[in-house]
Amino acid sequence: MKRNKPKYHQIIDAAVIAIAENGYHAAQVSKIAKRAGVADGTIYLYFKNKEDILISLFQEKMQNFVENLEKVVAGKQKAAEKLLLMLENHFTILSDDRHLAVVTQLELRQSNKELRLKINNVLKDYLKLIEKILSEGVESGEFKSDLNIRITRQMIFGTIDEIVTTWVMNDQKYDLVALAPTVSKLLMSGLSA
Amino acid sequence: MKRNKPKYHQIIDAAVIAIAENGYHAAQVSKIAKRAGVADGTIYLYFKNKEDILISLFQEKMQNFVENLEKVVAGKQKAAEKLLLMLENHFTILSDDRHLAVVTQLELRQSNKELRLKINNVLKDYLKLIEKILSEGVESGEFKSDLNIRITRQMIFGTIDEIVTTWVMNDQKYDLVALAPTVSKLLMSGLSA
Amino acid sequence: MKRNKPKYHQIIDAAVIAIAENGYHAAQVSKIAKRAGVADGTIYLYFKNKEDILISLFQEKMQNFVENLEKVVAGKQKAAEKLLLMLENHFTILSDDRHLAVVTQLELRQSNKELRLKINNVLKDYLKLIEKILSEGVESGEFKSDLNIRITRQMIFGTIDEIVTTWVMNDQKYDLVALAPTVSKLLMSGLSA
Amino acid sequence: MKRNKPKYHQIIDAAVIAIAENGYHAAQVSKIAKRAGVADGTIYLYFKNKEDILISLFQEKMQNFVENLEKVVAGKQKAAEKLLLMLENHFTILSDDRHLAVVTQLELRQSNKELRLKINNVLKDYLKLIEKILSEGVESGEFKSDLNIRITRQMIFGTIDEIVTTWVMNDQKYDLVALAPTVSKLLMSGLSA
DNA sequence: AATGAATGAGTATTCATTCAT
DNA sequence: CATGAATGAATACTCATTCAT
Repeated sequence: MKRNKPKYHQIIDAAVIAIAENGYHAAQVSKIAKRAGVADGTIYLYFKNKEDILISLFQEKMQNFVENLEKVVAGKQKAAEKLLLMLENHFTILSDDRHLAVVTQLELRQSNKELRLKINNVLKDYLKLIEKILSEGVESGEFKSDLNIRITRQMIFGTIDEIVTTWVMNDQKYDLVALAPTVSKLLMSGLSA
Repeated sequence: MKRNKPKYHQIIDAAVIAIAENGYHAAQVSKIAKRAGVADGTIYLYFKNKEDILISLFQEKMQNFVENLEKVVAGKQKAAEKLLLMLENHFTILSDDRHLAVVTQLELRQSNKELRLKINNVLKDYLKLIEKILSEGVESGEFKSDLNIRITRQMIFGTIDEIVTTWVMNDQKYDLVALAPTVSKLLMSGLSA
Repeated sequence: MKRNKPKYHQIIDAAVIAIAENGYHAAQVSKIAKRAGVADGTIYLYFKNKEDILISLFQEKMQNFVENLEKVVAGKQKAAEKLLLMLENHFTILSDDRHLAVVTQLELRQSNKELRLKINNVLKDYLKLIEKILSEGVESGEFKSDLNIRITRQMIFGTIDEIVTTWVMNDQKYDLVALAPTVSKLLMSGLSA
Repeated sequence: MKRNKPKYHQIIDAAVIAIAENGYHAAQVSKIAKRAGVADGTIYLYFKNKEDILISLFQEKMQNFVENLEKVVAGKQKAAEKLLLMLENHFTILSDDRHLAVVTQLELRQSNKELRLKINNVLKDYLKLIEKILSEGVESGEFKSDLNIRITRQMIFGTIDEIVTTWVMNDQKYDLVALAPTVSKLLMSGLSA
């Protein structure tokens, strides 16, 4: 299995940094190889092509993301609490890895439609987790009984994504994690007075 | 003034269709010119370069968007009503122009950081309009008095954007406009039972 | 006759300045037209094409050059004196028109082989004048009786050209005309002690 | 070191022929590559860009030129003899490589001012060699004691250049090398009877 | 005579991928 | 396993010239 060998991760980590520093289009395979300390050709022993590096990168990072999240929310009873933890967790991970934040929020979106569909596929586990929290909240009576799960999930994910992107575009210069309670309350009770 | 001449709009309309059909990167200048019924060189009498076509395209469409919206909400008293109208309006415009929807939600995002900053600049008027509706709602007592305007605006815009993108990614196969009341209620009163 | 109308000369003078200031390749027809105060299309009422402007320019200036020279040397008896006057005259004309010097010594040489052949054709009268002075000098016994006229003419013209070009390349920062006696003596009596 | 690899010279030799046959502007990189038997992209492993091919070409050939010349004149005592050998050598090299003659006398001059400055820089060693011969001749008493070295060098180089260019423009149809003694005598003792 | 909007041919360079060693 | 030299497809933009007004 390729992904257990050290060079696999060397290359993925090199890709994150190369993309964050140079931008999506300027991150040539040769630059990634150089930064990973391998020859250009070696990349192709571990990845099918350049796109495969990017998908693998996203998969690898997102897997940690979701696994981590599942553990965190597992111990909690209330759906509202789970939601807050999810927000905090999401914001924390990206706050802690500035390169990764730039890559996921800005650079990877420059990829073509096809690649973005594959990336969305990787996101599915995360989206399912959101929907699971929502369903549980409805069942427990915490959330509205007529909640449109799909639309609500889109609201939550869209809100998170826009907030993180704005933060990255503003050079990550304020405390993202500190926003979690505000966002959570807003999602829970809406604008209405 | 270039933008009052018919060819200016011919080229922009051709660009929308060419990009929607071929994708951002495959939409060569020569294809756009052919579809617009002009010579390649003529493009450069109206636009500085290829990037300028895209920015102008976005500007042109977004201007209509915001102007239209301002008229629509002008006659309304309640902030909640304005919010709903805004959603309906946004969804309707993109529902009515399938090509434009693909271009704004998917293709234009493949542009580089620099171009995206310019596009964001064009978006500012729209974001200001959202913030204006929110401020008025707070003042009139309709919305929570401690509403974080900036974060709330990010929630609203993020929600709209994610819902439209999901709809486009699903080949626009369901009725987007019909979702407006659901989304509006959700934003107004949140998840909480 | 086109060349008696004012716009003909306006365009030629505009071309000299445009080429001197922008360089041969950056001197677009539209720039020349603008500087001449006429429309692009008007150029083509007076000149067949761009190349024709350049040839006409060279012809026009060179004609003055040779006519002037013929008058100057006409009054002189000695071939040596004629040679010196020719040098002084050549250097003076180019010293007095810095733009023309740049155009003839540097910019016009960037033209293709074909155009350069036509320019050489225009030069023929000048070269004939040199040969005439040489022949007269041989006949009068001033110059060596076995002088190879053709080669000597090449030496004289090559020497003048190289000296002027070096002066232009050095930003015309020394007194070119002052060199004439030195050059004349050198051509007359050679290196040999 | 790139210039020790065979492809470096393959490409330079291909460039000389391609330029001589097609002219400077029509000598596309792809044509040079094809003639050199390499892919277009390979050119860029050995040269920074097209201009770099031309400068390297000139450098490479001129280096041989000067080195060769230095050896030839080293064994000689008299400055006059060195001058004659220099002429013969210069004429012989260009007579022996018709393509190179066309390229250096006609095609390379069509390059822009910037490139020509770089080419002039390469020429400096040759010009220094001429000046060295002149200085030695003055010191030994062979040449005039008040010789203006700089102007004399310009005369010699201008003469050589004009004679070679005329020969190339006349399709190299007479014996260039045979002219060397005539030119040498002319430079040595001038026109004067 | 004069205009100037429109035309459209032409080319250097990059970089993901391969494959002989 | 690893290398890295070699490959070659793909595209925006300029500007001399035309011609309807």
